[in-house]
Formats: sequence, C-alpha cells, structure tokens
Amino acid sequence: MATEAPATGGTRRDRTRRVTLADVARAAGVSASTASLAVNGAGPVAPATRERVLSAARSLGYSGPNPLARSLRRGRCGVVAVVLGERLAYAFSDPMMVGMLDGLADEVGTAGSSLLLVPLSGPTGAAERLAALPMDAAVVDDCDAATVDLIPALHARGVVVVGVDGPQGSGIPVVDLDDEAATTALFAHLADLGHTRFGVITLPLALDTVGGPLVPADPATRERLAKGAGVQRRRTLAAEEAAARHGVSVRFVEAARNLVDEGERAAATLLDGPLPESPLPGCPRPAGDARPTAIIAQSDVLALGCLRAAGTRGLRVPEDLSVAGFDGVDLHLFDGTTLTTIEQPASEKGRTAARLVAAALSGQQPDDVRLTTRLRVGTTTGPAPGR
Amino acid sequence: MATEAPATGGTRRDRTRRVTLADVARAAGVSASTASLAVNGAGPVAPATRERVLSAARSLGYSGPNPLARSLRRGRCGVVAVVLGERLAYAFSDPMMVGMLDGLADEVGTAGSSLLLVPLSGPTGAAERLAALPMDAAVVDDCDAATVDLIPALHARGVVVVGVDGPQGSGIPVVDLDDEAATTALFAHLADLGHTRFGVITLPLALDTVGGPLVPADPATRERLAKGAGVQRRRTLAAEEAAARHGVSVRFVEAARNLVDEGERAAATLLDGPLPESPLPGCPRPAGDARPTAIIAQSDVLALGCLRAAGTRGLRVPEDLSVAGFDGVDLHLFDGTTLTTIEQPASEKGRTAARLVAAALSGQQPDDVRLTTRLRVGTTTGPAPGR
DNA sequence: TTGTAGGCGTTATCAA
DNA sequence: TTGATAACGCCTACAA
Repeated sequence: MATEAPATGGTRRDRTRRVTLADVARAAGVSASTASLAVNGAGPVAPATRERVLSAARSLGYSGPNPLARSLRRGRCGVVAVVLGERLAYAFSDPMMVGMLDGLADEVGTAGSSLLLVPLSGPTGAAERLAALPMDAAVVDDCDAATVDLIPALHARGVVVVGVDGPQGSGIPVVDLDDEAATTALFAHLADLGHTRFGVITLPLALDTVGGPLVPADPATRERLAKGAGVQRRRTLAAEEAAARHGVSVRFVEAARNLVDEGERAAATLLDGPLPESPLPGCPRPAGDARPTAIIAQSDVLALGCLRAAGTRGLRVPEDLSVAGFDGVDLHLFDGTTLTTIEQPASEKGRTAARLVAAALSGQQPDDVRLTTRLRVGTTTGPAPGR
Repeated sequence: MATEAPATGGTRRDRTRRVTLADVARAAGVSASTASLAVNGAGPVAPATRERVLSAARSLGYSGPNPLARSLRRGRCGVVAVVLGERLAYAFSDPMMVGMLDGLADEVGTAGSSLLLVPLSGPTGAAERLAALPMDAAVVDDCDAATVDLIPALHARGVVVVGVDGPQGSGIPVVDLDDEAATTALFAHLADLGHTRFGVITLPLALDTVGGPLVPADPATRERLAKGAGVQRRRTLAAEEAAARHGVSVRFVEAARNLVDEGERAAATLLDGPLPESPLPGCPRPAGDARPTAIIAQSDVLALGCLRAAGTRGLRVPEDLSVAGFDGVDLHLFDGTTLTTIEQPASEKGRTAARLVAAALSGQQPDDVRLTTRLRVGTTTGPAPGR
C-alpha cells in the first residue's frame, strides 16, 4: 500500500517526513484510533491486531507518539519550569540551591516530569520567553517584586505556579522556612556566649544590587527590604528584632551576590570599619569603632567568605571572631572546622514544592508549607573575646 | 456575540476553557488567520484591524499563542534537553559541569531556547522519559555505552543530538578537549620534578561503579575502559602511555563518583597501601610498597579530596606529596594554596555545544570541535622528596 | 473489538 | 489586506 506524501499545509524544513501513527495504522490496515490504542497499550485490542500494529511500527521505524501532538491533545506536557533570577553559574554555585533542585527534580521525576530551566537574566524579555515555553507548572525561587509580576500571565495560561521561600501572599502556594525562628536562635546562641557587637551579612536584596552597608533607619533600606525577596526580608527583620531584644548592637552589610568572594568583601566592610554606626533604639553604643565579635551571614557561602576575610586579617575563629552561617550545606572546610549554621532541609524543600505542584495540577488548592530548621553549633562560634 | 462552549472531543480537566486565538478573532470580527498575523506582528495587517484584534485580546485576557499548538505547527519548541547520567546533586556538585551548563544555557538562550534537564537516574526507563518530552535538540554529556544507545531513537524523532566530551564516533557532532595532551603535560611537569612513583585517581568508569584499584593489565579493566565515557578513557590511556614514556611507575584507583569524599577515599587507597603493584612493561618497580610521591586526579573535585587525605595523614603538600587536578575550577582553598591543574574552558565548551546545536538545527552537519587546555602550575606540586 | 468523527490551538498557503 | 482551508499528530467519546 503506497504511502502517498500528503499535500502539507505548512513549510517542511526537512525533506523526509517523520513516520506518524497514521502511517503505522495504514501499514497495519487498521484505523488510527486502533493504532493509538495498540501503541499506548491502552484500551482493548485483539492480540493479533496489536501485534500487527506493533510490527508495522517497528518496520516503519515509528518513534512513538509525537510529544508535542500528544501534549496538545492531552493538555499536559510533563514539563515543570524553574524560574531563576540568576544565571545558572550563580544559582548553582549555591549548594543550597543545588540541593533544592535535586529534590525538586527527583520528586517531579516520579510524576514523570522534567525540569525546564528558565533564567530571567538574558537580554530578551523575561515575560516573552516564559510565555513561549511549554510547561505544566512553574516553580519560582523566592523572587523580587519584578518576578512576582510574571505570575498572573502564567496563571492566565493555566500554568500552575508554586513558590520556594516566597513570595508569600501572591496567591500561589509557597514552601518556606522558619527563617525568623532560625535567626532568633542564632542571636540567642551568640548572645549567650557574651557577644554584644554583631555584624550581619545579608543576601543581596535585589538582583542588580551592588551591596554595601545597610542603614536600617534609612527609608531607602526599608523600601528595598520590602521589595526584595522574602528570605532576605525575614532574616534581616528578625535580626533587627533579636538584636534589640538582646540589647546588642548590630551592623548590616549587604552582599552583592551570594558568592564566597562577596561574602569576603562584605566581611571586610564589617571588619575594617569605620562604618556608619547604627545602634537600634535602646542598644548600648559600642565604644569607638570596635569591630564586631560575631558575624552572622545569611548563607553558608557568604559565611565561608567571612572565614576567609578573618584568616586574611589574622583573626582567629572563634577566639577573636565568631562566624555563623545559614543553610547547613557541606562546604568541604579543611582542618576540622565546622561552621555554626542553621540546617535547612534543602532537598526536602524541593520535594515539597514538587508535591505542591502535583496537588495543584490535580485540581487541589494546596496550603503553604513551612519547614523547620535547626541550629547546628560548630567550631566557628565561641565566647566573646575577654569572656 | 456569545462564545458558545464548543462540544469538546476530549476530557476537559478544568471547567473553564482557556481563551484562544479563535475567541479573539471572533470578538474582533476577523478570521483566525488575520488574528494570528496581528498578534504575532507578522505579515501585513491594516493598523485599524491590528488594533481591533489587540484590544479584543486584551479585554478577553488572551495570554498569547499556546506554546504547544504553536510548536506542533512550527515544528520547533525552543527546548534543548540536557541528558545527565547522574542526579542533579551529583552533576552540579562539579563546578566544571556547572560552568559548562552556564555557557550552554547562555548561548542557547540567545537563540531563544531553554534547557530541559533530563537525569537518567530515575526509576523509570530512561528511553521512555526521553521519548515523551518535547525537545528540538539534546545535548548528551559524555556518556557511557548505555547512554549512547539512546541516540538513534532521538534521531528517529528528528531531534538533533550533540555530545560534550564524547561520545566520539557515534555519528553526532562532539565538542571535547585535548585530554591526551593535557595528561601528558601533567606527567611531564611532575617527571621533571623528579617524581618516579605516580598515583592516578580516575573518574568513575561507569555510573554504577564502586571504584577501587584498577589493574591496567586486567582484561576486565580494559573492557570497562572501552565501554566507559571518553574522558576517562582518554585521560587514563594517556596516563599509561606517559608513565611508560617517562619510565615511571603508576598505580590507578578509580573513584566511585566525582565527589570530594570519593577523591579522599581513592587517595587513601593510594597512600595507605599495600596495593596490587602494576608496573607497566619497562617501568622500574618501586621498592616495596612505597607510596606515590605524586598523585594526579582526573578532576579538581577529586584532587581536593586528595588534599584532604594528605592533610589527615600529616603529609605536607607539596613537600611530601605532589597533587595535581584537572579542570581549573575555583575551589576556594584556604591558606593561599592553589591547585596545580589543567585549565579547561568549561563555559566555552557549553557555548560551543550550543553552536553545534544551532548549526545542526539549521540543517548543517557541523564538524567536531576540540578545545585546548593549558597547564596551570600551582602550589600543590613540587620536587620529589629527597631531590 | 474496531472504526468514525471531531477537535486540541495554531499557522502557512493560496486565492480573493 | 483579508479569509477559507488545511494541516501539525494525536487521542477519546461514542457508535457500530
């Protein structure tokens, strides 16, 4: 039976037409619908018929249902997008992010889906790129105000959107951490050790920031905090509050990026003063420009940079300076050093996000999930000097 | 005009139908084709008509062309798959891989495409998962024999396949490195320093390996090498050759994974002997079980583990032991140590792969590309003890 | 157990 | 400049 080349509507890029289910059906002498049932192993098909179809498929070199056509028909394509604010190199330089993605990919994979990486950093309009890509759902990693604006368009397309670490209150289910409690625990730990001069290295408040000292009282700071991602806001506000409660002073420096080098740079700012002093109301002002004796970094990556800065200056950790991080990732420190940090279930965060996606795709309206962290005391924090 | 709900052929998961271009066309009182032209800014449309269409689209909340439908029609969907042998956490724990992916994503992005991550580690059949996903092209990271088998099916679907670091001779364009020359350079550097007892820590020869000593003469080793990924094979064979040429002894230990911990474990095997001696023909057999004075790891990640193993044993680097890596990634070593290593253009490798993809998609048959590396001498290699 | 019909949403072609 | 038509390739309700 001749397979005459059908007059095609559009332009054909390649001269050889791909084998379709219709071809297989024709070769097997059955209807397309029967061929579909046979190929998919669905529905009732006489064994003989099935065999005929399958062997036709084999001999024609049929490569299975076209994913695009099938997806269009079914309304699902097995793709979950991950919307990243950064280039891959930056996002993936954070083991926390990698852990999250790993959990996400794994759990999403059990549902038969795969991850599509969509960095918003490119030159092209983020919105257009996102709109043109096939996806059933999108996971946005805690994002700034600009990224939040993309959500309505996705919803309009029927794309499920789930947030990781934020944004809260944007009408999407979110999985996040007890950042406030974690920050509070870090302050308590260090205050108990007698520290009264704190430094905090915050994560970048926006994607395009240059970092630098952060003056809490400055309205610009408040606004940037408000528009920034939730993690930064929650951890920073909690730090202000904890410092006030413990009656200690605290200086904030924003890192330009979540990179070791930037952590080092921010630490330098804290350690090499002078800095604008910004004691909170009711806090005793430390004498002179005395450097902080305890630095809390909002990520382990930044904390690592802080350790380097200390080393460069001949400061012993923790004798001269206590350093704490946030995340609990394995940083391969040498010499038996272990970072005091907040352990967060990075992979579980990803898995949970995947579950939220699955629930939403099946028509439910899942609630937010808050995961709990725990303080891990390592060797980088100790009594304040002179105690 | 009422938009009567059309009797739909399939099952509708959601009760609310999405707004389609046909809806917009109807509302604007034009044909679907005209609406398409207007919305896409293509073709000649009267300004008034365009405006009418666009405003109809706006007021109906049209979210733009359905990517799936458009892709089906156009035959391109803007997705480039990255086929990974590992889970994300393992693959991304290697900065080299991250650099490659970053370059790939960036360059692919300029062509308007995004990366789809497809780990083959899952429980489901790799082939099926791959076959069901929408993609224009697939980039396979240097892979073992099993992964090579997936290529024909992709080609049958009309998917362009490009290899990174391998597999050579599989009928796909490949971008790789001058691994042999690089390995030779490392041996020459260390032999010049007077080393005669070498250890080599190889990358895992297969995804499911448990690692351990590798006996070159063993036929099983040869077979595993032959079936493994190209990088491992090329670097290992070149090491054998270089050792023979320099008349030095060499022991090989295979790491179970490309992880710092596994590098440490492999190094322990080399340093703590006794090991099966396997001098190459013509190589002087080292007296007793003397440990190697120089270790070459096939990745910086493994080399880092090796440094840790040395530290644990009180071996000074490079006084007691020289260590060299491969990749040239930034590992954030403390104390001013810089690893002697082979610098490879990881990001450029990804970019090149993207260019091969673009060329192949435009109907060309691009040639393989070989990128060049360069030896970077750091502080971890020095004269052999007693020289 | 099999076939028919219809449509998923879009866009290229071609004629008007 | 616009519109009718025909695919893109598949799947499913329903009839036979």
